[in-house]
Amino acid sequence: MIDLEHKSKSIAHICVVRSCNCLDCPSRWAAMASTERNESAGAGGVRARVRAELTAEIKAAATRQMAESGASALSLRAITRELGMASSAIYRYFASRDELLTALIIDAYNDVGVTVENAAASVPAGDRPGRFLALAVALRSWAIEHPNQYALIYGSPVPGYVAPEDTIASATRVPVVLLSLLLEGETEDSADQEGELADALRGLVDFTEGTISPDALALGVETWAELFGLLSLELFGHFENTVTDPERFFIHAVESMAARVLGDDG
Amino acid sequence: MIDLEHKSKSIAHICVVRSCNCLDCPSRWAAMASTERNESAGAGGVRARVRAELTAEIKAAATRQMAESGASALSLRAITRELGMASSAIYRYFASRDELLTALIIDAYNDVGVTVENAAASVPAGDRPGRFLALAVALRSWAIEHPNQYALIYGSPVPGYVAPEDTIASATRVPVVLLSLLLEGETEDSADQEGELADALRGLVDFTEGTISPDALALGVETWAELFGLLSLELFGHFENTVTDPERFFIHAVESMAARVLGDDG
DNA sequence: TGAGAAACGAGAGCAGTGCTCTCGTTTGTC
DNA sequence: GACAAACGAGAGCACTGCTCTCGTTTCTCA
Repeated sequence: MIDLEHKSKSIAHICVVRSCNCLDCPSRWAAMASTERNESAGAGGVRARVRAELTAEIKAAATRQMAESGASALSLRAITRELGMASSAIYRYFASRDELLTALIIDAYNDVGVTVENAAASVPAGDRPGRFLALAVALRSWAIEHPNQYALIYGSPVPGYVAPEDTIASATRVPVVLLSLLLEGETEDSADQEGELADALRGLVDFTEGTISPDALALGVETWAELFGLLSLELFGHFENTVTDPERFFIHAVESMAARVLGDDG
Repeated sequence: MIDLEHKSKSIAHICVVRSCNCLDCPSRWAAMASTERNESAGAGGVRARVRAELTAEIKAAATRQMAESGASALSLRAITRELGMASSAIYRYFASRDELLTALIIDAYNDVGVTVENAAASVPAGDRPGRFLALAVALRSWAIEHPNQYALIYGSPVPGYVAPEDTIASATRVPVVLLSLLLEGETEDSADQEGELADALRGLVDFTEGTISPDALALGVETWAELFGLLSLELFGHFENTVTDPERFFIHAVESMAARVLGDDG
């Protein structure tokens, strides 16, 4: 597996692979390890280990249940039944249904994140359209294999639910891969940070520390939007009787996006 | 208000305005009047009238409640409380929660449908980029004013819920406006209906009776996807800390799409 | 006009949910 | 070994969608 190279100077903090060792990234990656979050109470004790195991079992049962019936049909009582414990016991591990859902959301973000990272890294760095295609196809495959998890993170948020800080680091993995790929070679020492477009994309402009032109960033966000628009329309049933072969059309659209954003050259 | 002209020959059955009187459209529009669906029992009787009124009141209360707490928090019992009736009485009007939801979905599709149709029709037919911009801005405004209704129809479908036939006619209104606008003047007497792309878009190719090239159709679907991708990313919170001014960026993206799909000319 | 049928509203009830509280037990720590 | 924290189990609360029954109202048709 070939790592995406780390352009610490040209694209600040946009590090695609976990092995990146620039200043800011380690903390970001560390924050993503949601699985290890519940193991903090008691270091190496027996109790801590069985707690971690049960926490994982609960999440596994929840994931299984969600894959069958969707996120909003997820029932804490059904999980406790499956695990043979009292219905009240689950609250020792997750304070509420929302907290379990948040853990599942983080896991889903990380799952699709590593999938996309690996797909991009499996194509030589020089072949940008190839990487883009691999990335997009991997994203779609993941979405189709995990429709309910896709809906959980990219569909309508459950009412009243506000994503906690914990999720944002994991949530950025896919767009970061996408942007870092699309913007390779598009960087400047000091891009124009003024203007309407730069204002509209202020968050992104600051994130990239002004090394990328607002126009290039805008193209990247547009691509991001079309990618998820295609997937959402397909997965949520809006291609019925219209786009008869979504896979073939998806590849066509991805190639068209690649030509538009990356240019026609390899 | 200026009607979009009806190109019965060039774009078969893609009629943008309700006043269209081609062969196939009247039945389509008729099927969209979900409001009148429950009035069929008893023509002009008193009972039928109060039934229609109560049905409308239930839907109004449901819409109000959904606007506050989202679709999955919608409670039949809360509606009956608000209306001062027994909890069981609501089942005389809607056989299940899903049936109420379906009615709300149809209404939402029609609501956004007329909004977009009117916006497109408010710009002279010759100004295609202007129409596209008006259409897109109206679509976004509607989405922002009705976020929960947007999520209801374009977000993740509720688990186990399958859209009944009733919804598809209403659901096609927005894409039909979009496609008919994008494809004006792009028609041919007999476009190539073969090839991979035509196969992938078989449903659309058949719908347009082969008068539009698969390439043009693909561009239209891509635009559709980017439009809804932009809105979904924004409304579902994925632009947080990234696209700081979503409205401004949306307009930029729409103009970029218009230039790409409609060409740079007016 | 009056009888029968259909539609209706209200209430009780069932099975399910998220969540809380209490109580006795187990485990870890000083 | 004492004490506290963590834990599992159970009962219980308020809520949900939905069903069934029963008495009343309304419509229809002879």
